[in-house]
Amino acid sequence: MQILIRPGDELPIYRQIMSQITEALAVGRLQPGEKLPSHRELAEELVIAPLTVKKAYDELESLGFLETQRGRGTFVCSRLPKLKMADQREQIEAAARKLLSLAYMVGVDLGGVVEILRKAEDELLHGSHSAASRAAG
Amino acid sequence: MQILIRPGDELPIYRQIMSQITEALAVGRLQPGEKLPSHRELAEELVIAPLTVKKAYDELESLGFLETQRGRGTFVCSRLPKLKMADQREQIEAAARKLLSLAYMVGVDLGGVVEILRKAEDELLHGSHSAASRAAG
Amino acid sequence: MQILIRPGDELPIYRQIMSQITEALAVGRLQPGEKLPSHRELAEELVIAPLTVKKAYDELESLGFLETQRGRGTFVCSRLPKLKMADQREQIEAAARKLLSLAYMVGVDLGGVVEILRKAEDELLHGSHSAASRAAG
Amino acid sequence: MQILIRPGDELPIYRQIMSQITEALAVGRLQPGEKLPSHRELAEELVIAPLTVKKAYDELESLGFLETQRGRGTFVCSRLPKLKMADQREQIEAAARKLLSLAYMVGVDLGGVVEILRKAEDELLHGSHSAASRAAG
DNA sequence: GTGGTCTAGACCACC
DNA sequence: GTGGTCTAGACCACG
Repeated sequence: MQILIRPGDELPIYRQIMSQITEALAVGRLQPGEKLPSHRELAEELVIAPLTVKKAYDELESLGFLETQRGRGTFVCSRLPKLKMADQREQIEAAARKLLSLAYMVGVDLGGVVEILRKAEDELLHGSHSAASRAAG
Repeated sequence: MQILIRPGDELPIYRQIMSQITEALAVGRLQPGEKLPSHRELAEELVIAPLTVKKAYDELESLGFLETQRGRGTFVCSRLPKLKMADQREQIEAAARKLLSLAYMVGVDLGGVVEILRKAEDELLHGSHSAASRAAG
Repeated sequence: MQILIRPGDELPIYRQIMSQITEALAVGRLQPGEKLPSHRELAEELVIAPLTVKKAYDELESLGFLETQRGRGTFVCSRLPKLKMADQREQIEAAARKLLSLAYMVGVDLGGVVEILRKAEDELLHGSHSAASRAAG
Repeated sequence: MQILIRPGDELPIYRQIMSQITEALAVGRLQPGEKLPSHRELAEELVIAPLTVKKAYDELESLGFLETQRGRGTFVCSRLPKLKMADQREQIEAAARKLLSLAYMVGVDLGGVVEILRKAEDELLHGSHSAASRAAG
């Protein structure tokens, strides 16, 4: 469960945990049915308050990504949820706009962006070359 | 100025304003030296408190995008700031990772993502076909 | 925190707070990593509006002197920022010119100025012999 | 009347004018009895509003540095005023503290500060090697 | 408890 | 007219 926390970050800690878990899910580094560390365990590992990890787990559970089995632990759901179509489109478009704006501001064109995406894909799929940057999502 | 506010959004109002202004800058819809509406004016137009717009302007000023001249108004900086190379890379890579993760989760592959980017580019450059979604960035 | 506010001063209150904090930093009275009082607490102590203290903290944060952690508080950055060399020189030279001009106007020569500096140094390092004058910087 | 205006500066324009005139007075570049350009003239030269120059002149007049003779123009007073002792001390001490804090923050000690003062003195007395930096005071 | 955001009002300084 | 500062309140999110 390689998770990296940046305490002072703009993104709240529990959100950092959530987005890193969903990234791992999207990419297949976490498999359906797989068991996660207990929130206390993970909290100790990350040196943060247990409640904070629990909040991340709870949110992910209410979104349908995780499920907890009393006394056994927390697991990745076997059937991952599909977001509502409207939300999907909107979120992806927003992310696309943001990426484009950033690129434009540095003078990178669409071709360059695609190049960057290729590298990011490679990184996401085959391990974490730059662990530090993983907390940024 | 064509800014669209979504009151209940997760992103705070002043952030929505900031990101829409920086998007406009990146894309050239706002030109260096151009005068922005006064924060009071824009606040009235958006039906929000003047201080909220002012906060957005202030942040953009401290980031080097805008500059204010007492008694005259707020303007786009003539020389836009260059981010430090490290920050640039990290920000763009984070945005790329986020876009990819979202796409993966919906079963869209890199080709599909590029398609989405093309549409987003078109939207950013020429008018606002889906004005509502522009506030999400 | 020993901060002294002069309500009617030409320098705005939040600026008075900022300059007294940066002075404390320069001189070592505030150490890297140290926790500052919450903006509400300090506001109550100084008998001013909480937002006013917050503005001072916010500015110092965007300048890289302080960092805040949601729910935990505001802290002195562990690594204080280095100004760009050009800015450094210019700021120091401007301060030197101002000091000299003031001295000249009163008929104090360089020797006298050095004498004044010695006293100021002593004051900054060890207690606040003239607390009232400390708000002027 | 070499005056340099920095439009976006934190210091209001009329204050920039005032401080550059008083600096010139302190250093002797402007002599008692000397005639200043009319506020309209100077305004045109500096490309700013005449009212702004007038305000600077008015303030300096009410402080006793300048005097206007109806129909003849504005002149440096023959007997320059002495500030009140309390104000003097306070202003000079504040300037000293500010200079010291800046120096400390860059790792310059009292010896280095004296060195800087020597250079500044030389510059002030013998013409303006760096005209740009003169607007900072 | 902490900081983060927003409101509605006020008064001032500047140009 | 512009921006700059300050107040007194409110509600939310975070740890």
